[in-house]
Amino acid sequence: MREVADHQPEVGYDHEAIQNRWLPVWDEVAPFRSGRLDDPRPKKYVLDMFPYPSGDLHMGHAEAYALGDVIARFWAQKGFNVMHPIGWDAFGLPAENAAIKRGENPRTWTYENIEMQKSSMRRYACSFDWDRVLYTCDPEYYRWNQWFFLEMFKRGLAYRKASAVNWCPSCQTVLANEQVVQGLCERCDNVVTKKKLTQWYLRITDYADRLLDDMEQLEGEWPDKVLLMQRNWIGRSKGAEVTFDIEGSDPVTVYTTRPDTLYGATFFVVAADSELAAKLAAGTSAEGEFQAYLDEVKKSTDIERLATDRPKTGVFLQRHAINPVNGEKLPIYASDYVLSDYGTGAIMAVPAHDQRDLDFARAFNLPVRVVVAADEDPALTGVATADDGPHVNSGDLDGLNKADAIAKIIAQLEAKGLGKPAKNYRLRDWLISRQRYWGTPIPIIHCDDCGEVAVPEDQLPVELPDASGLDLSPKGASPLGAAEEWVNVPCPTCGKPAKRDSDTMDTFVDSSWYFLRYLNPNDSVRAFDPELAKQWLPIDQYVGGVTHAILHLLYARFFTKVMYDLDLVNFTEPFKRLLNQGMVVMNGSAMSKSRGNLVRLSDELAVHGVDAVRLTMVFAGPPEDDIDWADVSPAGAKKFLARAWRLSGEVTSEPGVNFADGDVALRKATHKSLHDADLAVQTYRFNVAVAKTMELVNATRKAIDGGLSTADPAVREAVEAVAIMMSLVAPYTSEDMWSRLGHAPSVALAGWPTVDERLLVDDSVTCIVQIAGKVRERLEVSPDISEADLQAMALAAPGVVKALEGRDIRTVIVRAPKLVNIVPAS
RNA sequence: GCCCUUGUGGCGGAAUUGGCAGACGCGGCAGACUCAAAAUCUGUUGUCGAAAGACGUGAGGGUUCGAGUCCCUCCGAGGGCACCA
Repeated sequence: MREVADHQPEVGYDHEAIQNRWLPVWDEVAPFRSGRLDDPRPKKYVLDMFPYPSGDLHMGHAEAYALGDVIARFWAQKGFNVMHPIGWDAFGLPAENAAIKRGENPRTWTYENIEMQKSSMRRYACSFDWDRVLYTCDPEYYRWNQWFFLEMFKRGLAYRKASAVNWCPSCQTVLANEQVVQGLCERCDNVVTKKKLTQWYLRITDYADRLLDDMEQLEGEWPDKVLLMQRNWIGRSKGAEVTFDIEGSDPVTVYTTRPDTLYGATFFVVAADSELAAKLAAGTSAEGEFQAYLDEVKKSTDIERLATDRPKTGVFLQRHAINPVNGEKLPIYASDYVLSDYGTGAIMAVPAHDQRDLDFARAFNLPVRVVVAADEDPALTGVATADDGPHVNSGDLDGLNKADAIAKIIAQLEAKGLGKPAKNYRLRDWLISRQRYWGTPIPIIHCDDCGEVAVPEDQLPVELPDASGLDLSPKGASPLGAAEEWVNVPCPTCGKPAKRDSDTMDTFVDSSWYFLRYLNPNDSVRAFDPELAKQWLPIDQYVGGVTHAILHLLYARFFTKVMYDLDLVNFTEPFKRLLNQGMVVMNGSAMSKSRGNLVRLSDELAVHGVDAVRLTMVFAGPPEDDIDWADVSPAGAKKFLARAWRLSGEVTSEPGVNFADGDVALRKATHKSLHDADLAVQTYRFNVAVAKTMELVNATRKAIDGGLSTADPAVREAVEAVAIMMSLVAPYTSEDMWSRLGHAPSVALAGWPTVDERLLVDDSVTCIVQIAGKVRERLEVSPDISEADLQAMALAAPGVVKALEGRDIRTVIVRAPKLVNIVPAS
């Protein structure tokens, strides 16, 4: 008879005591130290996106690291040599802003937060290898940012150019295209303006085709959504370049995806803010009007520009372009609906088949000529047609469909030297200069005589000067420029006085290669060891938020390809498999102080314990889905942990008993659970894996309550299996169970039990017998029953006989051993 | 506007290749224990119906012996892109 105390968790299961018992033991056993070179086990590299040290861990971290941990711990149980490192993405604006606000040093603030997060992660039982930790703000880390930058500089992949860049007046720095969302600064949500500046860029557009085409390798391994977003972002389009003569000026080339509609061009547009527009306007009677228009355009913000329902505006430049196919004179307009930094900054306008051109044509009373036959006339409907169809009014293109017409016109233009096939990308080069202090200094010295001079490699790292004494407040120029002693140096080439580049790098540079630094984070002679990279990379499983679907992942993929070209790595894609976890929300919306729906992780941990919080995160649903904390029950999770834990105290056999002697029914339940949970984990259905573990706990409970001896080997086998399965999610509880079962730590290394296939086969199967698709009978049959026998049995079953009374049978579908469907004749 | 994803009990969610819809859990209800409550344990819980049974995976249609699953149309939710020629 069971003692009452067994059902009293407040006496038995005590999460606080269990946590305190095992944390110090793990420090000694260190079950997750990885990467010994002589380790015979196959490798798995499991990587969580590293955190930004902006304070203590929050609920979002708790979810992400719980999920990453399930995967890392699973592969360790399955016998793999798992590398699961962690580090800190420690440069960036929040540290600097916090420093300004409190008059502190960004370094101090950053490292304090890191220490806090580190100790929280340790308590949260993250299975990180604490021997491999990195901080991107460490000079020994960022020196390699500088090294990579110089390697790119040498090859022309890093270059400086002047252009109108995105400028956040609040952050007082430039932003990459990727950091501007709907015309607002991604960080502070202020309106982004344009500013003409000379800045450093990385030539990511050189890699656009490979970034796009290599995604084939990721198909099925990355979320489709992310692949799609990357494809859209790169935005490759195929078309042609066509050269137009200009009356009284030099010829102009345009890019078009629809060269087949060349006969439908009725006007010509150049980007108002392009040099071409200014050149064409110069000396015409339209010059004054053009200047006034340009001034207007420059005043408008991105927000205004992005409004899609904005009426089209522009100025006729009093010039004409000559259509190369028919010699027609096309009036040239300057307008802000044409972008100066895409294609050639000039377009041929085909209003019948392009909505934007049609809108402009209607606003300026320009002719509309249909060249692809359509049911409705765009000039009347106001809707441009983009469908395929026979060409009309198009000379010898008449009658051809779109694909054929495109091929023919390109061939014709090419023969005359007036055009050629062309590709274009939405993707722009990556602007990496930032006018802030807390980042990697750009290792370039500007010399009046020698120009941009690379800092010699033996002088790396270019360390940040001490922040004390510098005014870090945003003022539009880098604070480093005011560090006189730091900024003024002799030119490495000629020795004359010169100045260091005072900008720092975008922090996305730091995170573009950090996964390689983990291999040997203290290597002082190179960024990483190529031999170790061959062994460990690419990353088998990457885990992180979908917020980085474009930025970080695109940049890291770009860096990887550059490293491949530099012969530093032997792979072209860094992350083989990607899991995007969802967010933790509260009552339907993202948690925030201002909303008043913030749930503090530390509170949850104190009340329910680490394991219950982790279990709640994992069990809530599919990992990609958001978790609404209001919908889940950490108390319920704790109840389950206590139930499972209590079982471990009831086992009365000794470790090492022969499981084969145990009760077959319970053994079957155990092996089925192990099998199902294994499959579930591998397919990211962690919640299902947990459910399978719960089923086994329930089955074991029922078996014991039903009279099975607690000394039966099957009971030990079941409870040990529970402990091992639970070790992925609830490390403290399962470690304690393992100990109560008479084993030495750590359960994390116990190994996933081998499933006995014979125990997965049931003695009998429930066969359902349907009549016209409705279940009428259930039969217990042998799993290897023949179809004929099963059909005979089904037809003889009383329920079937009764239901079929007086009806003829049309067909019988037999799917032995699980189903028979009898179809009566009407 | 365009593209993608998604829609299953009161709630979170399960459901190899089309084959017993609702696993597992939360919540609810009933009972045990208790002076009482909490906690815990046991049972029960899709809807309608006393029952037999019928109905049931956003709506409508289709394919099929059989559809949550496949196809078409529509509706709702979430996300991405939004003058990229």
